[in-house]
Amino acid sequence: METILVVEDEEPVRELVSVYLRREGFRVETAEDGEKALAMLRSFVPDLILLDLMLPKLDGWTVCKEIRKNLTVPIIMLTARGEEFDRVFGLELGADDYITKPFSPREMVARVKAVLRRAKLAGSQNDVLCYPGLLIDRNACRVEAWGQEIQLTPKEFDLLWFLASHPQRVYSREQILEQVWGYEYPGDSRTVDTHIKKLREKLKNPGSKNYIVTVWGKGYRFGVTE
Amino acid sequence: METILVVEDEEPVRELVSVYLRREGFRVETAEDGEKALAMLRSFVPDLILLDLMLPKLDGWTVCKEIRKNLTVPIIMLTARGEEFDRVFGLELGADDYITKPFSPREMVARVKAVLRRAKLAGSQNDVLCYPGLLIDRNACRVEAWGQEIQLTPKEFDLLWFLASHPQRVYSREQILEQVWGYEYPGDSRTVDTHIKKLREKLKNPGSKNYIVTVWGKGYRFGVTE
DNA sequence: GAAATTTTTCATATTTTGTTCACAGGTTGG
DNA sequence: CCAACCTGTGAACAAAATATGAAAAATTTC
Repeated sequence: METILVVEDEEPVRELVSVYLRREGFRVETAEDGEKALAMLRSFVPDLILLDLMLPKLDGWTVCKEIRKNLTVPIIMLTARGEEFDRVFGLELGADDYITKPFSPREMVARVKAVLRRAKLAGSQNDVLCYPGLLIDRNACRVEAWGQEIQLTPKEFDLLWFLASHPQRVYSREQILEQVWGYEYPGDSRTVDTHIKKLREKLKNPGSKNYIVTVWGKGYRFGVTE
Repeated sequence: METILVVEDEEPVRELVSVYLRREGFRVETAEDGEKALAMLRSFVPDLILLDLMLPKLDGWTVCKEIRKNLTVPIIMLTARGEEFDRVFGLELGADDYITKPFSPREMVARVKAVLRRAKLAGSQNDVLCYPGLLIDRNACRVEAWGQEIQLTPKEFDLLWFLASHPQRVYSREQILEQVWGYEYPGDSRTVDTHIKKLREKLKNPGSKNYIVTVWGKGYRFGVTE
């Protein structure tokens, strides 16, 4: 399910937008100001961001710029009719579309879907995940770590792909088995450990943090933690 | 299929309500007084409760309060026209809606559906909780306090999530054990104290009130107090 | 079908968590 | 102001989860 982050300070607007998006089957998270939005983005990445231009503390421009430093997630700007919105400037900052308030909920939903469709199209072309020092190519089944191509076995590759394509999120061994091995895998869930170990060995680089992090009592997570 | 528990002492009304609800595809269970209802709730949890205000043995108020100690299941109150129903008081007790007798079956069904829809919407809850200076992400199993990521153990995380997702509400140690540890945990309830202590240590911030508040003789509560 | 590779299992060592308990320190109500 | 009753704290101990290494089983390759 796709998740949309709504950044909007006015509670009624936030509610309205959330209700309509949820009705369309999206998962919705909300933040009432820019600081909270940026904080939230440190721990999860939505599929799209609806960003109000006029926000307390940090305005929409700044938030947008900040987001673009790290993420390529699609952003739709919300602007009040009076506010001047320089489309070119907006696009320069990396916004993908904008909606003028007051807007009809149906229009809003339509635009969200359009942007998502566009993003998915662009995204599906490259089955390549790219992280600092790590390149995973699904088409070629190749992995390059710290400039060196490394050889992974099929299971190792599938596991790495699964984790790396859902960064930051924690998965239990059972969930990993289900997703990577297939439904209702009967075997021992400690098998995952072994594969994780081998992956870590192969991805290891002196002086760099490990990409695959153990979350004690919960499972594993892919992501840079510092 | 959704199950509805009807708590009503008058047999004809019980029948009427049941028939109409079943016709709409609900599974219906009935209880003719408050004690029986509470007993039933110990072994199963319906998706909604229709609760008559006027009941033998335990009146509806008491039953409602009792239910709310443990469950967040939606409750619709049934009141006779003459009975004074203080809407505010009812909602304080945690009722989600009320219907005045005599009611049309169609109205009753409509209200049941409306409340269920609302509940489902609310149930697709955020996986990220956000309070001033505190961010809790359930997917990533991460907590950020005052801009710094903090490391929590599994139990600490589960406990914090439970408390933070029911802010302001007081839970006894027993209730916490039941909710966070699992039903009928056999051990010492003072274990909770230890975990609370560790949480407070980790969440502590000079100059800020503690999020986890002790309610003397009752238990603990999550909330900003000032 | 044998060799090589990959995957799984399992026992052990290691690390991290969870629980208990005793005592100190507060709070309440008579 | 005292007795009874809660809660906070720290440390010892128990329990649980993970890392590891090696060997067995399964699969693929030649």
